[in-house]
Amino acid sequence: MQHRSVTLRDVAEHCDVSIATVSAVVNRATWVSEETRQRVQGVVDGLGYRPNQLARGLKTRRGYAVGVIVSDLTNPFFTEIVRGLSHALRETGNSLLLCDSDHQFEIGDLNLRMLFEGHVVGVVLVGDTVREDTLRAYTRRQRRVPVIAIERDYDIDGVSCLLTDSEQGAYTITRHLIDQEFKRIAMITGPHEGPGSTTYGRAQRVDGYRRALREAGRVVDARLVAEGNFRYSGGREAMQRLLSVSDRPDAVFASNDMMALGAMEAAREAGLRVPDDIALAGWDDISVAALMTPALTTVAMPKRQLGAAAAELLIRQIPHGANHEEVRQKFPVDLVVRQSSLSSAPARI
Amino acid sequence: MQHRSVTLRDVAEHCDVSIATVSAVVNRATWVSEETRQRVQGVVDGLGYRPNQLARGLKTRRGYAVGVIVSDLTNPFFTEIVRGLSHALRETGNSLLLCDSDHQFEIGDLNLRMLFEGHVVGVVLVGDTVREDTLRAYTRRQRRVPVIAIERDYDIDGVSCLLTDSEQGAYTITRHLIDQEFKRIAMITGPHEGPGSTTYGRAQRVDGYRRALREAGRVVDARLVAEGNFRYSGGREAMQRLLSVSDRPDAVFASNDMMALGAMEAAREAGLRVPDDIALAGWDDISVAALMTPALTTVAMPKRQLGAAAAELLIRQIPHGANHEEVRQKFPVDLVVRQSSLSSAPARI
DNA sequence: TTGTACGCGTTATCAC
DNA sequence: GTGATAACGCGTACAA
Repeated sequence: MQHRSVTLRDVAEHCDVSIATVSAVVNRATWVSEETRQRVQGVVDGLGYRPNQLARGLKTRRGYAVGVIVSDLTNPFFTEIVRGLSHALRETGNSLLLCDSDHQFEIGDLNLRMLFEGHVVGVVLVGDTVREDTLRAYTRRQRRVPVIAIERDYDIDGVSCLLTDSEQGAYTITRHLIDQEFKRIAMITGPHEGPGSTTYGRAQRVDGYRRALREAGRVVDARLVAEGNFRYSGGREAMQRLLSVSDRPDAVFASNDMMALGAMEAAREAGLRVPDDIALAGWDDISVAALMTPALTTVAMPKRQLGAAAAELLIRQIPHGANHEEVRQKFPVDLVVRQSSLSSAPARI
Repeated sequence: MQHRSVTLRDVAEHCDVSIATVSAVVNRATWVSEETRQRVQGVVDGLGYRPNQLARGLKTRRGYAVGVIVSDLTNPFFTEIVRGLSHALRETGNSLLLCDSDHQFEIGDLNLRMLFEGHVVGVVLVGDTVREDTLRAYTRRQRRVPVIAIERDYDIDGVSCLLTDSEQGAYTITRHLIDQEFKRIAMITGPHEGPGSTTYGRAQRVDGYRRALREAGRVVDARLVAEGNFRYSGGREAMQRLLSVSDRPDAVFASNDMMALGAMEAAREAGLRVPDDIALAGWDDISVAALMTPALTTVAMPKRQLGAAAAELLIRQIPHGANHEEVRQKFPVDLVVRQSSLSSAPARI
């Protein structure tokens, strides 16, 4: 026997009012008399009435879930943001539709389509697997769905971007390596094309690295800049290339922690000790960075802040059903110095 | 100007048939003539018609998303299962509604309510934050929604359980420590009450540990069994307690990797080297386990298999719109020996 | 302040 | 084979 759920009509009959009144009570309309409001609310609670989100959505032309697309759920950086988002949205009663695009544009585009077709009430993009053109097409047709991108700088009307000051962070961490008196400081960058290449921080981090070196009067050696893919495998391979350079680097700054971990593995495979033979630094401050041996020096991304800001922005915009409030905010990052970058003969500072 | 999306009616007008026919074509009904089918399909593609999931759901009384509740998204064990699920469901066009219950019963119950109210088409439970009573109440009312639990043994009609052979795994890993000639082998268990306590493996792992010790003719010392909470913090604290025991253990088996990491940190804080002063083993084989120094000996959970099995089971049941197929399957686990458990004076085996 | 009636886009049950 | 048409449960003009 299939349990038919309680509907507006059921409640209306039970307290002898019209469904319009019940609807008004449920949706907190102002025009209901306090007396009937109480009576209706009582029956609502008593019967355990819950509005049918599908029917509601059909009428209002909008769903009840917030869509999120991340490029790699196994990267803790994304997980922590999703977790923050998830908890913030629980408070508002919104669900979270999660998509993992697996670093592929095709999947990212597909995900976006699924989300919009599922009539989400808002979208958060973390990572870089949704192409600008695709996003623009959807936002043009669906102006009522606020879109928030994290660490990606879309130039689209109504799309908010939460960024971090990657240039400054990269400058600071490179500067730190210089202060530790490392002589040949290499960098592992994000990918130059394809997914990840348009991450806001990608180019910025290279810029900061270059600025720090120039400022210290050093030459930027192109052979010391290796391309990665923001993943463990890419970090490992990039490190292998760096180590094969004659006059190999004595310090490496990787554009994210996952690549730094891969680089650390490559260093070990080559029989090098970190940091004694080669220093290492990453970016993101994912939780395991502190647990490694040696613990990883890194740039802490304000993950919780980013997640919270995205949630807040979303929650503020959802009621208006419009992406009026276009925000472009830049968050500061913090250098976290740990073992992996400490020179055995520390500089006098 | 708000873009009104293409509806069945639009398509119907364009090719001069009724909406019923279009609906039939879209839903692959058999009774449409090949000729009209092609004509309609052409217009569908041409106009870019996409069925409105909300309207469809309203009619069919079921949604299009699969709900997932995990107890902690920052634990890679859960992440990897979610990721597998996410990819499997993409193939079928189902979305993934994700909830993080943050190790709290109240939130887990809330999550479950949200999912059922959102008219999910199936539910996957990973971890142990949904109480048996709560789940039973919902499944009784909603028989059409298949529910699959991973590593939790619910005794509820229509709820499938995917388990692992934890007793055997715990026996094997304890046996391994015995073979390494460790003398005082301790264990960090899951919580005895509250969230996590009813994880299928919790008691099983203790049983396996005990059996191995008994079989080796050893006495199970109650002071060497410490309670944790399946999290980093709990592992660290449990280890601190174990180290304060007079005649401290020389090997510790933690019920999951997160606790093993916490225990490793505690050992370090106490100035002990792993594995020289104290050996360590975990459970799950989360990705970082291999990256630690020393790399962590652990029991590999078949995460991908579990995720894939859940997805497959779900996909098989969804079309029938019923949880007829109640499955209770037990997966084997594998011992993965790494540095953290190798005695400096290895046993002759 | 409350009730009536229509429409949201779809599926399903009939007649034809 | 195909086409009307009645639900599905809700929000909301508009009437009362």
